[in-house]
Amino acid sequence: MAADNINQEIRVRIAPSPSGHLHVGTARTAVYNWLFARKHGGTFILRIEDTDQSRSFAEMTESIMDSLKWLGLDWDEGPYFQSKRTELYQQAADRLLEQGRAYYCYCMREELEARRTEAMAAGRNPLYNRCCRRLTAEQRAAREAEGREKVMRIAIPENGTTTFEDLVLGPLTKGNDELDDFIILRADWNPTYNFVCAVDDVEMRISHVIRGNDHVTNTFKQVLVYRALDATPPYFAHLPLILGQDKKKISKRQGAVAVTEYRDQGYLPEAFMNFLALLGWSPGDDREYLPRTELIAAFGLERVTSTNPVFDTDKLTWLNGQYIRDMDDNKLLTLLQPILMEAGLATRLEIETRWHWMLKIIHSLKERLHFLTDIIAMGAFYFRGEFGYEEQGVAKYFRKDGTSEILTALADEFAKIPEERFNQESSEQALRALAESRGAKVAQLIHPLRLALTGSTKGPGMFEITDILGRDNCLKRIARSLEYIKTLGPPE
RNA sequence: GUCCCCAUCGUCUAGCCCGGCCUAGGACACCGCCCUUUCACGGCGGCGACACGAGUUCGAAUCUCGUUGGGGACGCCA
Repeated sequence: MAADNINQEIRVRIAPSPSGHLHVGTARTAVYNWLFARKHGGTFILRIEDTDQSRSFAEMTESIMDSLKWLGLDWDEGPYFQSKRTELYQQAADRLLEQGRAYYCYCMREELEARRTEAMAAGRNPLYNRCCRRLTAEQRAAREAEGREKVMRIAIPENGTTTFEDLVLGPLTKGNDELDDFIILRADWNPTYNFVCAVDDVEMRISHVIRGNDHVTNTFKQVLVYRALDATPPYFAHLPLILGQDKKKISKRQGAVAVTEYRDQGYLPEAFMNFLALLGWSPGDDREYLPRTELIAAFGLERVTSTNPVFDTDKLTWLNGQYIRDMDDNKLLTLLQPILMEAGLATRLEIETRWHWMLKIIHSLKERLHFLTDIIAMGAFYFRGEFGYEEQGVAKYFRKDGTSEILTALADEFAKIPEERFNQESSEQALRALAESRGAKVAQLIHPLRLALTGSTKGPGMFEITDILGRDNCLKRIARSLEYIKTLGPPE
């Protein structure tokens, strides 16, 4: 099978419906479409599927576009709004009606619903019985005279089969007796999804329809619309569905499902995109970390998997850490700035005027961050001296005999260093010299010092901390810890 | 219920189309060791899978059938 057909102009689209924020499943679909377009120099189109007025919200369109932009999925055409193209659909529907390829249906909703339920209960496929397709002109006139509500249905061939070639699943066929005359125009004369989707794909000259697996049954219906329209169907590629931890189609129940939520959790768009790309596709070699350009170069529909992947946050988090570590310090700080400001750790002015100092902080924490937001918990001590001391650390280091003496001696040594000469090297030298003179291991000084300076037993290298804090802050914090130690009972 | 799709470590996957190179490879997670002032990073190692049953074949993760399991679709939603 011709997988990536590049003998024609490549035009793909992402067609979200603005009923909610951008869903991770839709985002994944968008990533695949975008990669495919970029790989082949094609066109990536954004089309908003808002034919259902009651479920479409303008603010969701905004949110969806924000999320796409955040992911770096820039579109070349659109957004097109289906709600603004109703004329096109109605013209197409009228044409089908004239050609006898569509007809009016006067069946009532309740009636249809009842038949459907009954059929399913009886173990039959709940298809429309086509009663209105066989209406005589008189019967039709009678119903019109009654003023009955009507919809328009497509008249599909009653015999034969409908087939399409799927680039992921292979050729798929379905007997037309398993399909029915579905509604194309609602009672309010708004067109339905399967109809507009096909009409638009024809009109927009879409070459490849890349979308979720949950659309395979729709595809048969849409192929029928293409035929009715005398149009050639595009290539289809149905992606496996992303499953939640419970192995069900991922939904709100199992946690975050909107791209915005992941953004707010501190995930990087590059990492998120990389992760999404790997959900149902692999480059064929051992690479897992594939930045945008590598993704584009490696991408191909022929390597799309057919098994449904589970959305595994652990791997996403790992990837996020990789991207954070590889990021330029300045860029990282730029991204961290709003987070620091919002957490109240630093003001814009402080960050901008002490940029170099901030860079040191970022650098010291960089390889420890999994999320951008980790900076808050991990870096707070750099900005604030009024922290509590970690309980286990207190037990282990502060309640030990001689700790006060050690810290006092250390403070004395630090105090001897002029503030402007106090840095990583000089502070380390001072501590090491003190340790040696006391016949102690440096670790014996470092552990209590770390606790005194940061409140924690873990964190960046000791002398990165002393350097960043500066002499006076170190002295203040040591003094504060000594006060604290006094309040502790005698060591046991 | 009916129809469709899928089936390799806990998870993402390579291998499958063109059977032998597979004592099934990589990654995440987990565990251990190393590095080391802690944590993290990094390095090394460990744990861990071809759903089951038939068949075809000298030989099957790879081909066929069945079973089981999972997923999806059956709307005047998209």
